[in-house]
Amino acid sequence: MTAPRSSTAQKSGSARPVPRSRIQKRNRQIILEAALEVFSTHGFRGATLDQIATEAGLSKPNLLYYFEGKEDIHRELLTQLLDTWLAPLRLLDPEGEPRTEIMEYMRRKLQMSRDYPRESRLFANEILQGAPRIEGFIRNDLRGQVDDTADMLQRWVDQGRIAPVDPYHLIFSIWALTQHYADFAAQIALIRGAGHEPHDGAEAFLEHLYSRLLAP
Amino acid sequence: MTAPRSSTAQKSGSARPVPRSRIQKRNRQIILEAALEVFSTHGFRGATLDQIATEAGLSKPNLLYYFEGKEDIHRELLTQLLDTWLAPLRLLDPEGEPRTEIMEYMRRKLQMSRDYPRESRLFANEILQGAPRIEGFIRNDLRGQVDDTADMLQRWVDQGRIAPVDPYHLIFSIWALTQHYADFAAQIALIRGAGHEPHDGAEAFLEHLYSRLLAP
DNA sequence: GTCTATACTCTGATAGAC
DNA sequence: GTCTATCAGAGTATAGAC
Repeated sequence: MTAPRSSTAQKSGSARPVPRSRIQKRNRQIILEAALEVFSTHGFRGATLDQIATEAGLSKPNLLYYFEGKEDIHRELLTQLLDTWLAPLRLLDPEGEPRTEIMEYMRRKLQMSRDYPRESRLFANEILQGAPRIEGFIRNDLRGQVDDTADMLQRWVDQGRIAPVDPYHLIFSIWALTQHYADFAAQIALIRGAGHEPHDGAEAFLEHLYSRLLAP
Repeated sequence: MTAPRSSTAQKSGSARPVPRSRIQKRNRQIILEAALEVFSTHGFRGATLDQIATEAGLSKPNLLYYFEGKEDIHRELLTQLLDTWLAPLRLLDPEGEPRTEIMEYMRRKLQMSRDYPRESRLFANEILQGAPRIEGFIRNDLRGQVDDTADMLQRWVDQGRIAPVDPYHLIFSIWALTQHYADFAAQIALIRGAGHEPHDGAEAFLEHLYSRLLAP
């Protein structure tokens, strides 16, 4: 209730006008859901508005009534994603028990890759292309968080509370191992066959791996 | 010198006619090199013939003098790549010392991701998109190799020569960890800054990780 | 708010001169 | 073998009726 809703000045300034009605919010959400499906599998250029419109059950011009263009839809998806992306890193508690904290971070990342595989692939697509649209985020937001986390991990190493490991590579390894099950799910499914989900057994394996690695 | 070069029957049969002259081979190679650069960063749809032509220093129609079309260039790149992709797996020796064999497989994969990062990203792009063009290869060639390797690893586990681990996840973990340094190089570079190469320290870390994991 | 029709740009591919 | 010119189709975006 901080901003007056009846104001006619919604277009002033450089910020995007906020959607107002309930139906607008709902349709934007439907479009974003469809766009996530399409962008995450085909990449930005590979995706077409036709595909997104069909997936959303709307007409192409109707999409462009809710968003300024293809780029706008994509940017909105990425923005939402990056918020979520930093969250697990922030949950690491410097006061907690080191191995428990790292293990829970790993589990949260694995769960994200299981519950939100499309978001993971959307992110992977961006990085593969050289991170043109999220370079700023990585350099300014992610990097700082990673540096802080690495410092914390190094302190734990120095205190002898976990085995000596390079903290950056430890973080990268968690990203690589957890995201792999989402990003390369197609390959895993083809190799393991129809009987398995890509993530089957992953948690047990990763727990085993990291408890072996981190035991002082 | 096994095939007569003067034959006029080069177009017979369903196989692609083999390029003959030295300059043809050379130009095809130049085009493939340029195409690898472009396809690996932008994906199949994101890449344009214009980009590839510029990168190769040739005109667009000249590209299409050497290849039948965009798909043809891409297919040729993938075919070459997949050959290389299976090689390290085949080098695993069932008669060798288990931990040495696995460690060397990991090192070979890491070296491939360092020496051929574009090939790794080309492959990653295909898998991210659901492996539409290499489904057959994965199902028919890669899967069999992986099953055989997993059997071998399981025997080593049963004999107590390596610690008990799920052999499929062990293989996946090596893929994930080694390819990550090529596929996510842009992210790693932005986080670690200009002073580091993405692969710096990776080998030491992975050796440490796998010797801890596999010690019986 | 939603649709049909359409404008305009980009891109893969071809024709044909040299 | 290589180039300029150009076509045909796909794809983003807009106009305007309803």
